[in-house]
Amino acid sequence: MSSTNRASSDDEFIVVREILSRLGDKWSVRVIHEAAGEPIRFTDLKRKIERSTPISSRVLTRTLKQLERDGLVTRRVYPVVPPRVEYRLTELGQQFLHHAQEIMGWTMEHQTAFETARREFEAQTTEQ
Amino acid sequence: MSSTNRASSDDEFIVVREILSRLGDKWSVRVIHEAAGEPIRFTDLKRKIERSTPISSRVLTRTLKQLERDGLVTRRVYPVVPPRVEYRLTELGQQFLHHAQEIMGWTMEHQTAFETARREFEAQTTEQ
DNA sequence: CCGCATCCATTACGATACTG
DNA sequence: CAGTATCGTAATGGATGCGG
Repeated sequence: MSSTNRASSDDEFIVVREILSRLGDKWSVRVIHEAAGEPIRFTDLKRKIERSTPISSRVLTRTLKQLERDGLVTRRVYPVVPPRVEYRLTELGQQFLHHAQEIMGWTMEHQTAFETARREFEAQTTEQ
Repeated sequence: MSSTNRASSDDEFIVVREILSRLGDKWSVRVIHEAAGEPIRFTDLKRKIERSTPISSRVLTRTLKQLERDGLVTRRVYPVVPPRVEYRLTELGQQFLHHAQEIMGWTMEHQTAFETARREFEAQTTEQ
């Protein structure tokens, strides 16, 4: 099983889990979705997201930094006044988005199943 | 078919995100993986997981409760002494596992790309 | 055997105010 | 415009001990 001289089979999973975590956190997928296509500026990105939910610049910044760190988006600074910073998806980011959309599609297909499961669970744990 | 509670397109995404969160949390995928196939008892599950990493019963219990609530695993109690409780994947859980494995596969394929991206990011943010 | 109760550490999220 | 600094709250993960 855990055969080769690859440190430990656990170490490999650290990066994997950290990438998977992007699927589960509140903003990453949304940001990646909005950053697909044309490069987009920070404030435009913020405004786009805020068409449905408020996001503080602190949180958006942090999310973008993580995505940049993981190689899913690139950040390009133009040395002009006022500042101009553009974010865009990398190839890796686009593939990630693709996978994310697949699972989201599956989840949405089975949404009623999830909701039913939850109601049943509540019913069971509530009864005396 | 209560199409009336479709309030905003955001509401739909709450359940979606909660399911996606299972991909990102520390234990869900692992538990689901170990629960695939034969039904498995609580302590056996714990021991299996602990072949690689310690997990407290509190955390395992909480993870299982969530998965049960979302309809990904079922919990069956046998009224015997000592207690016997078996967990097993539902159809939904198996599909979930399938999707999870796909993304994990993709992530592992590009693992070196992620690691490289991180090193470059560090290098950039470190330089004066 | 299968948990739950308690307590603690760490991290995510968020509102607000302020700068190059 | 594109962030950082500061503060506070909530959720998650974990160690340990008890109980049917």
